[in-house]
Amino acid sequence: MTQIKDMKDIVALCKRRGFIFAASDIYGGINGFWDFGPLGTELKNNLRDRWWKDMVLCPPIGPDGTPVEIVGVDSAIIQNPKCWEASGHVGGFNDPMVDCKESKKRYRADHLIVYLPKSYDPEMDGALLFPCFDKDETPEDVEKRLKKLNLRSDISQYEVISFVDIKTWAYTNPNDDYGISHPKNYCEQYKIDELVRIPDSHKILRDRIIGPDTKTVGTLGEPRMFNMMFHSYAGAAAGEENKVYLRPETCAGIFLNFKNVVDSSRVKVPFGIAQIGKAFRNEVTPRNFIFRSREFEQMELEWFCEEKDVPMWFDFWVEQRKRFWESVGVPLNKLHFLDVPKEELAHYSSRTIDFEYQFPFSGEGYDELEGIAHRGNFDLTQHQEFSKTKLEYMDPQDPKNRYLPHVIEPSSGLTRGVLALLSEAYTVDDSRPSGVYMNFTPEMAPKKAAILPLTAKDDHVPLAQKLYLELREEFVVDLDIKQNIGKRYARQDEIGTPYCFTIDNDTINDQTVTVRERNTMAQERIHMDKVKEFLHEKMRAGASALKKAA
RNA sequence: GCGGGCGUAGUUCAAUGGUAGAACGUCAGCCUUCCAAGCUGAAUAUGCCGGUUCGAUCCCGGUCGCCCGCUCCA
Repeated sequence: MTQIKDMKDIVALCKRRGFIFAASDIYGGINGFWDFGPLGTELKNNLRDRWWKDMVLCPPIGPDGTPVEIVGVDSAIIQNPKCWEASGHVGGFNDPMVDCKESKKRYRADHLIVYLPKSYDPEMDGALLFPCFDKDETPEDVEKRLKKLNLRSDISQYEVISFVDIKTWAYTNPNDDYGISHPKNYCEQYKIDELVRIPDSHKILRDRIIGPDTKTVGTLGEPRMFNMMFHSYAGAAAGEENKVYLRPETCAGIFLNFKNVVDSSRVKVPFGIAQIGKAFRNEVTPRNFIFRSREFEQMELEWFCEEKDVPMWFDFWVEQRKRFWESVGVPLNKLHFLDVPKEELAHYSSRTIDFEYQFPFSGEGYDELEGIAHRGNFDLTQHQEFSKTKLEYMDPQDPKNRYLPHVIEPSSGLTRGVLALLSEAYTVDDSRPSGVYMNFTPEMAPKKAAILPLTAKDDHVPLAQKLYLELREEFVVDLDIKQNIGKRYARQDEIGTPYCFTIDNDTINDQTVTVRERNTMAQERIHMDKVKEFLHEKMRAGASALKKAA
């Protein structure tokens, strides 16, 4: 039977059962932000804790047969703003964009160039027009289009100016011999004395520009800055001098503490530093539930190693990360491993592999869940330069050998991981009363078990309470007394509780309870004293499957 | 941010220029010895702001949010 998983249904279930709510729901929500409810919080914590355990508490066995060395940090969300200049985010995340009313396209304003005729001849040029092109356009294509637009087709007769500089140019060079020639003519034509007197002179110029994909003038709007980074002001006075940024990724905090960790933690290359935390991006279009939100959580490892060992460690981490996702309930056959093509790699990366999952909204495609990148020693180099602090690592065997280690970065989205777990677990089953159940692994399930007295009368309730109090010391469990047993099973199915322990009359006589398994709905009886052990064994199943694969 | 579609209980849907109904869910009670049974009862909705109108959930504008496409992206 083909299961149709609809994102809408998953979102509805998440709200109905308390996994995830729209942030500020009672105020009508706020785009790009989500709140985790009681069950969502448990689920997220389970995934987070498991990652931390696999990375920091019980890191994997390395190629040499001994466990690799990884330590954790938890850095501030706000750091010295210079840090984001070093990382390239202040430059790279602030792109001026411009929209075209006609072609409905959006362009990077700094990628557009405007062609200005070096001299204006009313006979030849007619109305003064400034055709605009993408900077990567070939001269041949430019000339072709100029001809089509009935303009001079000889490129040498034009000056070229960046679209973003038009405002500056119009205001600052009004009397420039070269700069004024066009606007001056334009002004004469419209009986305007001086360009500088017109408050919106740049706008008038802009009104004569022909967008890259149109034939008409004035369809390009004002360029606007897209600040991908959220900012705030540290201190009471709000001014540029104390402007700070909310981190757009967690990894910077690791690099900033590289030296502190090396100096304080007796780690030796190769080693890793791990961090889990919130990051913030002012996404243009938050979409697809919690997949692209403006506040999200990342789990990142920076693995520091010698350059010569990069290929070995890269493969090692790809393998480890595959096992991780498999063991938390995302089968490898649901993942797509994309060796990012050279031309799409970040400038500092020589190799990146994206783990992509087919989310319900992905259609035939896949969307990124985790990325493993070789970042070279770009980050440490940058921070060393910008901070003027030596970050070189000293080889303990050879104190003369100082170097900036290379980095392999397995970076996964915790928020996206939760969405993958939800999507993967959501299982339509018309044969059962709930119509759907959440097939979480026992380890990831927000509730490990429910304790259900078969009836709310007689002696079932006290026995159930006793079992509940015992179990809750070690597991997240529910005690549910009210309503008929079928309703309660159904409710547990919908929240993905793998086991229900039911107390009935036999329990009073022989201290056995029925275990009802979520996926099969099969039942067996076990002794009350064995329940803890039973659950422990099931919880370990994920971890042992991981070991088996190793 | 642009274009298109949409906004009614917790969920899924009805209805109307004269103040809203259902199903399921939730809660309470009865019943009940294993899968949302049955019976009784209860609570809960026209996203928000403004305009037109005697009167707006319905028409108009704005705003917020959701979905699709563009763009962007962990």
